Amino acid sequence: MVFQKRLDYGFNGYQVPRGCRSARGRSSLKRKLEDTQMGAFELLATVAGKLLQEREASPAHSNVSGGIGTTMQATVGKDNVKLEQRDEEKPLKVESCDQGSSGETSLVSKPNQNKCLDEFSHVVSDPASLMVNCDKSVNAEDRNEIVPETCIFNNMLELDTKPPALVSSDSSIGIHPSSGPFPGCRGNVKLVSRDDDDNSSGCTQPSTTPLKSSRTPPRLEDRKIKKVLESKYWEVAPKLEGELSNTNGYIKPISHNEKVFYTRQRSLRNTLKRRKLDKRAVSTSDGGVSSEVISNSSKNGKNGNTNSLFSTTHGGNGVSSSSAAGHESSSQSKDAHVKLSIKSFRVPELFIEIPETATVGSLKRSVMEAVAAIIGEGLHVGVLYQGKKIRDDSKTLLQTGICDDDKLDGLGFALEPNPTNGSHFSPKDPPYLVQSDVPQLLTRYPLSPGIDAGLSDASPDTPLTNLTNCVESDHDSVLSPTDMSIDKTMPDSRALVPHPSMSVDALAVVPLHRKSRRSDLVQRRIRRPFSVHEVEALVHAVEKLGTGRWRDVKLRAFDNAKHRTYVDLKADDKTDNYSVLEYINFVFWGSDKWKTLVHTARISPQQRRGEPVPQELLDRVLAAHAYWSQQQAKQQVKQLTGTCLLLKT
DNA sequence: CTTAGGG
DNA sequence: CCCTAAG
Repeated sequence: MVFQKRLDYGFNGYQVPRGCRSARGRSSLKRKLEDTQMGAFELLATVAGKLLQEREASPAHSNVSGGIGTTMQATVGKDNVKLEQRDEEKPLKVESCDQGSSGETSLVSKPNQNKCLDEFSHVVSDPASLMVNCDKSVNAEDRNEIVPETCIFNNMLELDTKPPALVSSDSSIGIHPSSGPFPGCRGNVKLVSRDDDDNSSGCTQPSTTPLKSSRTPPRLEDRKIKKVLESKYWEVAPKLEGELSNTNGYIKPISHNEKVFYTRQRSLRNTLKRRKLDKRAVSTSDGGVSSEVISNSSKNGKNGNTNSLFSTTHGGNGVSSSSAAGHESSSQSKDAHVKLSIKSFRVPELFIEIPETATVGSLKRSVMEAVAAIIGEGLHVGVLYQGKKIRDDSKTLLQTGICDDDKLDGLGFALEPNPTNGSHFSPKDPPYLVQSDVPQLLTRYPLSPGIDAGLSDASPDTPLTNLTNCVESDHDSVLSPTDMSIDKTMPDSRALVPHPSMSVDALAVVPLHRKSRRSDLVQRRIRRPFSVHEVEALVHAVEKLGTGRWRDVKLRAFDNAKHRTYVDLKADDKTDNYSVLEYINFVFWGSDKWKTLVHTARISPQQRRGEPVPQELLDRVLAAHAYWSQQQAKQQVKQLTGTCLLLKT
């Protein structure tokens, strides 16, 4: 049997909140999304945080986030924000081969197994939270149907805040040979595999969903989104007996009270921009460990598989959907079984780092091992109900109220690190260490506290920690002095670098930051601080030509200096709003000289760094800047009045 | 290719 | 210094 598993994002229909609709916000968002260094997940997570806050502020909105159990839908489309990926995504498929004892996986879409991993780095390093999702591509269609204006943020937020509870599965979803079923799992859930293309009934249909979304044709933008999202998927089609299959599953409602547990995973595929990254890493984004549950009220059998799981969620009102169908079932008592659809589980963060020289084959193996390791480590399922974690395993569903259909939406599951194994998620104790035949040792940077928190505490008690940490962690920095000089972005990188002092042939699979960096191959220009002489020339040229004709300025002042491009000289108005990073950056690199100069001229001498620029020059800078700014303003006024006149006549 | 901005 | 969207 072949499971099509997919690692999915942990988002659900989500529409960009107001605050994110500005042009600036969009372009920035876009940029970030396109930049593999920041995945949609993080971005949205950020937005999500705001959303949540808003929600809290005005309870009236609380129901907007209904539907638990949707697949993410990043609706950032519309307007200028086209989150399309530029390169045709090549479905990076990783499938496990049952032939051979190694359980090696193979990248299907890539013909050359020995290809340099560079090509995939952006894929694996993508931050998208590897949320295992059991949806099928077919459903993708449904997923696009987002009810406009509805902010649905199920997965992350909802889960974290609310939850659900209960999971069961007696089947062995075990991953690698050594791993067994999740501890604590019980119940009448059956684990089954099913065909890939089976579009499924399984995942489809929770009960009556008031959502009309499923009927509405997907909008264009949404498709784009879909594409984007899907582009990040990485298809995994494990054939091995137990590999990743349990990461995520669905419980499909069947006619009798039996649930089928599907597993499907989707993962990162080629992402947005093709980019060379220097490190490759496999990561599940946010260390989060949450899940969603969709209640199914198919007790009366007739609607057993009629509704789409996705549609419920989409509408974002899983709440209503469940309640609608819920009543009748709740009336039946006793032997009634509670039917749940676990839409997805988020797997804990997983990072893999392997040398560039490693083969694709070893990459696959590593990923496999990492997954196996993490699961084998002993994850357990946490049950959340109505926002509370249910710790007492002995309680019956009845007692906890979980059997109440119209409340099933308050049920949630979360994969959590095994309590007895907490240390595995500590920064000091690498969670997953995988041996590999790749002869290079990589050291890892400490896990950021944020990530840590996400891993070790994904409980509902800390709703946003995952998100915020996830985002914030991007700014954490642990840098290597070596890389620092090469790449300024290194600071927030958690990439592993080969550690010379260590030998061994171990391949560390550790939590590291998801972002990968630009390839070393694409080296940045070397830093060439402007000399006082150059500054003088620049100032002189600007005085003459003004700020705006940088090409001319360049020609005049640095005609024979080919390392000075006009871009390096341009001015900037917001010079006094530099962030620390920017400032340091500018000072360090001495670029965009005019921008820097203006800034420098405005700050106190003590704050200046680098080769001191004569005050006289700085004064000229300010003067010239002021003068030309004024000129520009005049120009604009002129133009404006001009157009006004034109309009009048 | 330039310009203009944002990072 | 880098990256890009617009012109």
